[in-house]
Amino acid sequence: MLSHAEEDAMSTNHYDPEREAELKAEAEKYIPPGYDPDLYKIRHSAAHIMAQAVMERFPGARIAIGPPVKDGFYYDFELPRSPTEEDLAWIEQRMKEIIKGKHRFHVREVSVEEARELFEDQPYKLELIEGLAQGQYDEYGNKLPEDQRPKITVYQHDTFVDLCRGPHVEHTGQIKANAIKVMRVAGAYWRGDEKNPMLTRIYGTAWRNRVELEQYLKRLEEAKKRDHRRLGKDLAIFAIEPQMVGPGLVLWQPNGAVIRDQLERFLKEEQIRRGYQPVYTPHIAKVDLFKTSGHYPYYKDSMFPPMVVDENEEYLLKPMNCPFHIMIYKQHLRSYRDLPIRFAEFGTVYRFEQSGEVSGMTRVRGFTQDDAHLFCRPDQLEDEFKSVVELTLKVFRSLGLTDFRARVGVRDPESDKYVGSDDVWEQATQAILNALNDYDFDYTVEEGEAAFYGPKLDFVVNDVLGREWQLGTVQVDYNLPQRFDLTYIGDDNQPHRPVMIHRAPFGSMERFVGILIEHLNGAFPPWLAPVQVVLIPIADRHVEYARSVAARLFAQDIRVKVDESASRMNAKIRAAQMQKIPYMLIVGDKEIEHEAVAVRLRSGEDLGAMPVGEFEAKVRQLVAERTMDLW
RNA sequence: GCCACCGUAGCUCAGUCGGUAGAGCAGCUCACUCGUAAUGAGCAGGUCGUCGGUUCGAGUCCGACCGGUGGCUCCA
Repeated sequence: MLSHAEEDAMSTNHYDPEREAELKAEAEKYIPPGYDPDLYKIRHSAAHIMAQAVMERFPGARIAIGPPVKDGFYYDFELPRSPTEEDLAWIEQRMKEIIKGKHRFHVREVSVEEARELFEDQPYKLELIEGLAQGQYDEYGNKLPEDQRPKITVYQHDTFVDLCRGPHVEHTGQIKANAIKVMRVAGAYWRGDEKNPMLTRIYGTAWRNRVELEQYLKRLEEAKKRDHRRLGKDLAIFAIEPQMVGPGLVLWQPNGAVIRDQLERFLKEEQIRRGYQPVYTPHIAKVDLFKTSGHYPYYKDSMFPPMVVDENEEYLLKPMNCPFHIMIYKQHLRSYRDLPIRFAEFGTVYRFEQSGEVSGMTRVRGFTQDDAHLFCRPDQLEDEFKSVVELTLKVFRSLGLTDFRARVGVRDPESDKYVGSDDVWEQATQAILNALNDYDFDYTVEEGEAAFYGPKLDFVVNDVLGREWQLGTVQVDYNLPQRFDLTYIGDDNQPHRPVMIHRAPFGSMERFVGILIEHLNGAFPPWLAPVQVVLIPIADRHVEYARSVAARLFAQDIRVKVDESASRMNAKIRAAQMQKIPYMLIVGDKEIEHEAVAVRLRSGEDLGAMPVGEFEAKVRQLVAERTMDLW
């Protein structure tokens, strides 16, 4: 093993500790806001160490990039073959050895020429160097602002030299060998473009110490238990039969149907109050409808193939509801006095998602949007938009989903997949941004996240595995009214073009319920719980009384069951707990005597005996209020 | 669609060297009649994802396909 002095000497021909300190200090600015600086450096350095180990295991491997990510890091390689479990174990072991060598990380600035020379066998690095040389891209291939010309720096530890902007730990010994783990391999396209070759991405994780690593692994285990696919099965909420029914096609079991129905009722009430009119439309329509809307040419690939009735008659499963609602709008001549018109429908749509993408309830091929389309005059747009945002916020908050992210999706200027003129897009985007000024939640503006007909405001929530899902969405659309030639007659007796808002507070019932399952860990509030109350008779002689109490509650629209199984009381309680039923009513001799029930909450709290009427009134009240509270 | 891994009872999983499939839970039956998270005994339950190949013989080895999981790309 080399001494530090020897490494220092070897690392560069002109080792300059002062310059190095400067560069390292400068590199600190690359730590993203909100990312723990220590962990960032540990993970970034661990990525280099892993790359060294991989190069030793696969001599001649090509290296791409290796940044820290949430909870860990990865490095992308082009390898002669796919790594096996043994390879990964070897790499992890070797990483631990390198760490124990306490090799120092050295940095120096190099010229473009020297960088090209250093990485002459590394085509991906050369590509990055060219980007740096032109001053347009940083070493991760991200575009840089005009005024920012990057330095080219290389970091070295032990035998491994990498084009890298840093920052890193001082020496490998600052990483704990028992706090790192090689996690898994995945494919990833070079620079995220599917036209490029697919590289092998190796994910790893690194923490400050062993305890933190263990806590992280524990957290992953816990997350799996909360996974809506797991809970959806355990709690009989939904099912998917890929072989018989099809991938991404959801079967709502009775429990799931209760949850969905309650959510739908909630939203319908809110919508009626806000002047929405329910409509119903078919699941299929002629191709012509989607040609007019613009779906057909742009999104043909993500629709199920057409049903051909005969040569001139083809039908498509609808991927969206809007064209149908537009056709309803067109049934009459509309006056400016009629607007806004708001058509609402829980409309089921079908989209042929890529096979690698369907997942549980969150990414499916058939789903029901809580859709509505608002047709309004331009002067009404802002108020309508805000009213929709407020409805969405109300829906989220009343379900405890406060941890959302707001995203304004605008066009990707380099893509041609959008319909409509530039100024119309600009107009729509401004309308959204203006309206948002009045709210206190933060939002980000992201290119390429728009709908094909207009920009949108999305409410994005994480699942238990940290993946983001778009739930509620509000979209401003000047394009479809034009394509369908929608008009209303203004006070000047002339036809005018209405503006449309597409909106879905839940997004889709499938995805929303999937995410809700995870957020609530399957423990639904009383108003949503598939079974609200279970009667637990202590012995067989108490069954009859339990039934009579159940009948009384049932008559008050409370969803109630009697556990008449031959199990002991403790087993019945356990079963009810595992089904996350909010209320367990234990009835024995004492309760029968006093027309009472002994109330146990899902939380484990024992409220003792109370008159049936008292319990009934309390539950009815909690359900009517649609509160998250158990008692 | 691409890369990797995976597919055995309703669920979670075991199955050695290729010799003809097993446990726990759930279910059913019986006994027990119990006071706040698992009573006991018995019974039943499988075309080992599908198709093909190798072999005297395949859950096990090989191939194709279908599907799932994690990523990537995509996402109206």
